[in-house]
Amino acid sequence: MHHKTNNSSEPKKTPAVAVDTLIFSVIDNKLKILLIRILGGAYKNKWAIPGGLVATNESLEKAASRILSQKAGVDGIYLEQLATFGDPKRDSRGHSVSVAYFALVNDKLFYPKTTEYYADIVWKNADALPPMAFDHKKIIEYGKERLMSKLAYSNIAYALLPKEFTLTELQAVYEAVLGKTLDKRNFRKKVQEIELVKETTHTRQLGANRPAKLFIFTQRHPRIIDIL
Amino acid sequence: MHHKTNNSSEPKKTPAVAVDTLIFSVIDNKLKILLIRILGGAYKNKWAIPGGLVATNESLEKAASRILSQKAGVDGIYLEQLATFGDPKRDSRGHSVSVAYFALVNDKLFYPKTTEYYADIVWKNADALPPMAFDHKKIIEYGKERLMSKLAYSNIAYALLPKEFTLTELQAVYEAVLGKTLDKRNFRKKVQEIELVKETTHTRQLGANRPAKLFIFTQRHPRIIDIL
DNA sequence: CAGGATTGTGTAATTTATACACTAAGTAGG
DNA sequence: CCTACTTAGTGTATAAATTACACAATCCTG
Repeated sequence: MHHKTNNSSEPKKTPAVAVDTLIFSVIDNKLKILLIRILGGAYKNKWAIPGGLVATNESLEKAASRILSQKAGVDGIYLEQLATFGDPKRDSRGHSVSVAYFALVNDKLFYPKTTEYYADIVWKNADALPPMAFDHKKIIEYGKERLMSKLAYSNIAYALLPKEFTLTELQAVYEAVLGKTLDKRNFRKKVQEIELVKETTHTRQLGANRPAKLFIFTQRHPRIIDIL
Repeated sequence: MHHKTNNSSEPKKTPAVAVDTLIFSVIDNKLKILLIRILGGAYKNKWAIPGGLVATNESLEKAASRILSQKAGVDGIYLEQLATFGDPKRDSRGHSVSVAYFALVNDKLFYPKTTEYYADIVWKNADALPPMAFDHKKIIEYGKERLMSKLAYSNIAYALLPKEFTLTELQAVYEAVLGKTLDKRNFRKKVQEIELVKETTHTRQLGANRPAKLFIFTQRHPRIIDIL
């Protein structure tokens, strides 16, 4: 970036900068995405992921956090940059470049609220999305792929689960994201062998059956490993 | 992105949008990066990677291609988006968001030229870079990691090599990028087993020794595979 | 105390990855 | 012409990782 270097032919006007946030959760063993319905303007009542413009002198991460907090009532989640989308026609109202972020949350620890900014805010199944405004379908498809591959070589699944969980729940998260079933014994062997998780002394019993041991992640910070 | 929806508290002014392009090549068995020296302004004579502002109604890829063509005399190379950098302090002259692209080229097929835009344009060793302007050091570090991991699970090495090449040359590219030596027999076994390359009927002889068979990539388009 | 439901566990077979050293083909120089 | 030099080219044995697969343990309920 060497604009303002007084060289000829630098554009004077550049596109607007926005951020959009793609929030995943696994609920009832299904991969879900948090969608909002737009209140007014050209895209009134269309579905989209939460987003908004970046202010000058505001970092992209800060803008994403601010927008989630202001518009979706969501605070303190870990955001990771996904990619940037800049097709001039992506927004019919004028050229904007959107930096997409993605986040993983556990829906039990997370309370999105409908605000004055949106007509609605709801979890939708990732494999049965309504028609989306802007290029948000593209952003979501790209994000789903990223999530699938990151699950396979990192420990980010921790962000989708509560502190303590059963191995059955962990496996269900993997299966929901990857869209395929996994072998129970091999899965359990692996996650313990690589020290992705470790067992606690606690157990949980839900039905009329053997209680399950509860596990925790050995690290709850992003980390590169090899899982599947 | 739902600005201009007449909601309160949308910023009126957003940062400028720039693109920067990180161009890699392997020359003399060393990983190199194409750097420019800035002509004038606050960063006069500092080293940087080529870049410039994006015009409204211009896509990010088009902006990157245009800038490379105008400023570095380089046309028709494959660009892939790397990441976007938006720290308000990354450019002391004002807040700009830079979408970084990265490209791989074979230096024999590629002719960067010093233009009126830059004081200089040269290949520098990736592991011995001069002090860089802006946050370009960060962009380069990030790009090097991306390159290393992509080499291991995709066929992008094709972009670093000419159409026909020897397996010794291919291995040298892998070794330069990964910064470690590889076993000759295992490497050759692998690249043929997974059909990354196939042999031609041609050979090449450089010194007073046995001529080498020439190989080509089975596909010269980006493709996901597992190599190392 | 029998039946139902979910948790939890081990081993053998296959595939993949690694370590490792010599022969083949050509040129150059005596 | 034949020896020495240089780079190309090849196979096998071992170790490690992945896959496939079935039944016993624990708890509650009726």
